[in-house]
Amino acid sequence: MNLKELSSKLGLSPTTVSRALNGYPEVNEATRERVMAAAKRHNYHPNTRAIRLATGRAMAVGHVIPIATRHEIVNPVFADFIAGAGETYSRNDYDMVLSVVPDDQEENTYRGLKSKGNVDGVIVHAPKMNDPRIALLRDVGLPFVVHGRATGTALPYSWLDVNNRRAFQRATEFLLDLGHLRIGLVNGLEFMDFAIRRRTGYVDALTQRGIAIDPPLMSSDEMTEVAGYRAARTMLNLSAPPTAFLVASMISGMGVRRAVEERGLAMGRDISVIIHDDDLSYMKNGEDLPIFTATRSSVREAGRLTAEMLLELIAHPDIGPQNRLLEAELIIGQSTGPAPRP
Amino acid sequence: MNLKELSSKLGLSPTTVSRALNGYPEVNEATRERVMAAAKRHNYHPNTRAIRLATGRAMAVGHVIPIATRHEIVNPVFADFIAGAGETYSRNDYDMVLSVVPDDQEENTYRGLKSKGNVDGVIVHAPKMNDPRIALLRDVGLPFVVHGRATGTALPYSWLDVNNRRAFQRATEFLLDLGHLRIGLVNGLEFMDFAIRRRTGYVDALTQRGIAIDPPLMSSDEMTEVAGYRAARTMLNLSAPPTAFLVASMISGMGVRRAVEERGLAMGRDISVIIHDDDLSYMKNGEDLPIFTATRSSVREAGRLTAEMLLELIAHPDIGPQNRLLEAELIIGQSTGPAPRP
DNA sequence: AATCGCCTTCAAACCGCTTTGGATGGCGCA
DNA sequence: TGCGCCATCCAAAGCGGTTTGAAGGCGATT
Repeated sequence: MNLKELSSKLGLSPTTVSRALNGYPEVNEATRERVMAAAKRHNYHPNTRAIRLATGRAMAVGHVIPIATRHEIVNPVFADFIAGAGETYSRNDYDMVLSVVPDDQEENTYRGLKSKGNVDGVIVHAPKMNDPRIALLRDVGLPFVVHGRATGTALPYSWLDVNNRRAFQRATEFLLDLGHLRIGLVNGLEFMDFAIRRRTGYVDALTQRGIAIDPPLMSSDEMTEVAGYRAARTMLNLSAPPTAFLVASMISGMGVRRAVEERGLAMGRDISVIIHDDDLSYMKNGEDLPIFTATRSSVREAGRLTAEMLLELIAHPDIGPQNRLLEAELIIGQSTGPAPRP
Repeated sequence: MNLKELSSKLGLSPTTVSRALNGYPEVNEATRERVMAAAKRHNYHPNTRAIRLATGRAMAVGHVIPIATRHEIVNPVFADFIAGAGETYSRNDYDMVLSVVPDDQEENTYRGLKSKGNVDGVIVHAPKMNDPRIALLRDVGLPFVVHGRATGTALPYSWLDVNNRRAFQRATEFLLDLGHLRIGLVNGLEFMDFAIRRRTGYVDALTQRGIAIDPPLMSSDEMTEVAGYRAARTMLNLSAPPTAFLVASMISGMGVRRAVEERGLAMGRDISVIIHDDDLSYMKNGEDLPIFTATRSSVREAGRLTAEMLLELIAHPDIGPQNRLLEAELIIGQSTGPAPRP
């Protein structure tokens, strides 16, 4: 059942039927109702492909997922972010199209998405320092919103981010207030923007309290269980081991816990641990009482909001760059306590 | 730059240019090369929306992700599966469109996808027992492949699955061979098809060795860290606690480990644990030597293969249902050992 | 009665490609 | 020389909608 069939069945022109269904004013209300009823009765759904060609809009948003050719980590945060963004798209009748491409193909992919007209805009994931994608997308002329920010980028652009610096600064202060003086940082890869900011927060807090930065207490690696374990184990083996850890993610945190317990230490008593909790649905930080003390910010909510921002940008291309900074909350769990007396 | 412009620039008809670019035989090789060169020079990319309308194909595959209105768990396995499937789509110039919808909208979503022509086929995730989606999709006439199977479905349909029953049967036998007689099953939700099959494998192995099934040693819940912890703790509190656990996932396994260590027991010595390892990129089971003994099967590879199967089905609608059963391998890690003598 | 203007409706162009059904011209062959 | 065939190219008709420009009908105005 297509428009032509439906309109001839109704004894109307396709023009009128189309207008009736799309809520245009220049159609008699009685006619509109007749059309609506017939559309429902015949289960008429306009063909998306035709709409897209006719309107010149793709009614779709792209997410490009680069697969690193070296270490093929699929960001675990990704699923929840996508779920959040997807909710927004569904509500607004947009499609979400995912492109999984080798990372050396990312630029081509963006250009292709634009020139082939597959999408009306894109969301940029996991920005790095001086991320080239921002200039690229600006150049290409594809509306975009960055989930995160890219330190070093001069051009204005739209982004939504968590205040990572502040979150880790507060967390560090919290540990300092508990009397911890040697705090190990188990960070993500520090070419990632969020990791840079978290480190800055950590360093700032220590510096403000006049505590010297000790490089062996700062590690940076993939946010996996194994990497977290390894980093924590290495630090615990130092002659002056840390009494607390500040950890980049829930998953890294499980690795840290493994290292701590393997050593016969008790988390929350011998060693304090604070993680950043993305509030992943499959990786809840405990139930009523959190396992880990954590800086928490829902990445799913971030997905919803980022997508909304992008749709706004697509609808009003002239509003200019939008920005939004979310604050993480500090959740007190069982993994922190006063520094043990030496 | 569109086809008309390009063709007039070349002094050729759109027909010929289109044919030249699409490799049709009725065009002079010299002409073809001239066209190809011009297309590259002017950076011509045919408009996807137009191609789709003209050919009647969407060149896209749908993945419907139902968001349970009650417990909003985003399947953690999902990201890797998607990454795998996405690789296949990219290679074949297909788009992957994700629909995140409330689970009571799933049926409507499939019908809409078909009638609006957004996709050429779909992949069905997380099949349940007697899954209604199979009959629905057959009825709707949308090509589909199920990742997993649906016990209780009489109709033939295409699927790709891991031999879950066999994997858990072997794992159970492995534990029995180590002398474990009381083995706790920390299963996923048992309305999920894979969980049913795993349980069957577990039960079969015990039964064949003449060991009675003890219901308190079988649990079924969401595959989260917390649920795993809770299940293991409950079983360890039994008057006759298990000496080994068979666990549905890496994440549940971390919870089990927490419960084990909280009790002052050592994994691999006091308690043996076998998990199922989906080989998630962000959740590797250790590095050279695995943390957990595991039944392993890459869900990412499953994504690749399932997508290939679907594209095959779309290209040749008449080949009929395709099936493929993958075997999981048993990986020996540090988490298993002989049953402690009573 | 003629004109104006509004409310409805419609025919046709258009979006940018594919594909059908010719046309054209050169060449081999009788 | 004439004919048929093949290689090559093209005009035009879709695909299924949206949108522009125009027109018919009718009450109100003059």
